[in-house]
Amino acid sequence: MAGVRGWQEVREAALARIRSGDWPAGGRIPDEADLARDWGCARATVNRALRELAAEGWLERRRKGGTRVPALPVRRAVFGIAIIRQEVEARGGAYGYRLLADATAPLPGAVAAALDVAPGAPWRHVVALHLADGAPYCVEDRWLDPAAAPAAVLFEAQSANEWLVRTLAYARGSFAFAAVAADAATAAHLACAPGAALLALERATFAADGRAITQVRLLHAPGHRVEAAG
Amino acid sequence: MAGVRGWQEVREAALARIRSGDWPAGGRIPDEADLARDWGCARATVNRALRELAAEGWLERRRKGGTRVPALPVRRAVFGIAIIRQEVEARGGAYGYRLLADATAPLPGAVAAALDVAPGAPWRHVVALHLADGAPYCVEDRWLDPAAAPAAVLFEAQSANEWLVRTLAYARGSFAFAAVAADAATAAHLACAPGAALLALERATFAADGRAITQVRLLHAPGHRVEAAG
DNA sequence: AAGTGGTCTAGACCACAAA
DNA sequence: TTGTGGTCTAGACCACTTG
Repeated sequence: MAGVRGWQEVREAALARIRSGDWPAGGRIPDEADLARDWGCARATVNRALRELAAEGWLERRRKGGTRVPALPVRRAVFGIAIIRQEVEARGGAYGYRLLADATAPLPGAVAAALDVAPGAPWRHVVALHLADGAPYCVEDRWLDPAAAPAAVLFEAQSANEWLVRTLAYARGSFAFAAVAADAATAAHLACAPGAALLALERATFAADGRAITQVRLLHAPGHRVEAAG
Repeated sequence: MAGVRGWQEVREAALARIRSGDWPAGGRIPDEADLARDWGCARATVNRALRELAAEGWLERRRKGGTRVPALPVRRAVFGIAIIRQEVEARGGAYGYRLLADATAPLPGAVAAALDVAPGAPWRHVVALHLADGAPYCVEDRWLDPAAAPAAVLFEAQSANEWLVRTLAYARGSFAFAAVAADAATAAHLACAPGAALLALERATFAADGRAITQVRLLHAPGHRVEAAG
């Protein structure tokens, strides 16, 4: 059982035992020290491999409780969230951008609730269109705390998406996917039929002190898919 | 600059430097050996912390090239993909299940292309409805290689979703999100209007030898959201 | 050619949770 | 109480890639 050379090989060996049923679902596997002896490597190497498998959902680990193969594994899928320009260029398209609206307006109740802010507060509402090879790619519908984005910052040439990532890139946030029907204005911008099914990516961003900075809904053109490594 | 106690504290210290601009975007940061000396810990501890930050998208690392703060970070969002029953129960609902159709039919071209299988091959087509508290939760529209799922396996009481996860849980796969309009049959099952925007989660699963096993499209009831930790 | 991250090792101590 | 994973250390060698 020796001959295992690195943590990635240990990972593969462990995964093979899970898949083969050698380590049955719901059961406990040997502890790290035993596996290290069997595989002829250091315990730290086994630890690294099993830690990775646990992070991927293949194993569950507990101090004193040992390591188990979950009866019903919860796999994890990872999505990369980039700037829209990067996304378009990564798909091989030429990026374009057009500002559609930029005004101060009362914060809608639904957005306020998600951000835990008083509804009706005057926030900055920015709507913009992102294009790939001249065709509509997605509509960015954003609400911004005016305290975080002074009116002097214009989004004519640079999108709010990009300005925010550059300026306060490193903040907490949440993501969600949903499907929404295109309203008349959005349909016009995306050159699709009103009521068309659009993939929406919603994102809320908070400052270190917990106060909301911005909420954005990206409405993608019909047919758009977001893929993940499984 | 000493007094850092573990890799998580090193991680926080490094993140603080990124956020404060002390390590500017696009720039290179000191190498592991220097940081270990500054923070008074072992190089392996610094390595662990920076490796985690790189996995989250905060840093980019290259041998010989050093570690850099990306100019435009690509953040990563992680979604947990569980069994539908678990998903419903996790939301606090009572789970229900109903098989709608189970027949052999020629594999549609679009599915065949995604799976790299000959179109028109006779595959098993299973359609089922999952319910939460008696209300439609999602429609499962699945194509199965008959070699992987013998006709003797019935999906009357147990969903194909659950059977597959239990039986060949540990296979490679891919995920994608999309938005689709409800067709007449789906609308009837989900008790929504035809044409309603539905969030679709598509998943393809492959055996270890690379052959396709199954493709499934989960069409969720209108308003459904899938959230991720950002 | 040489610098930097990637990883392994052997030993140690700690923290948590199960028995 | 005690077993198991979580982590740290110091040193070492390797692999990639840049200059």
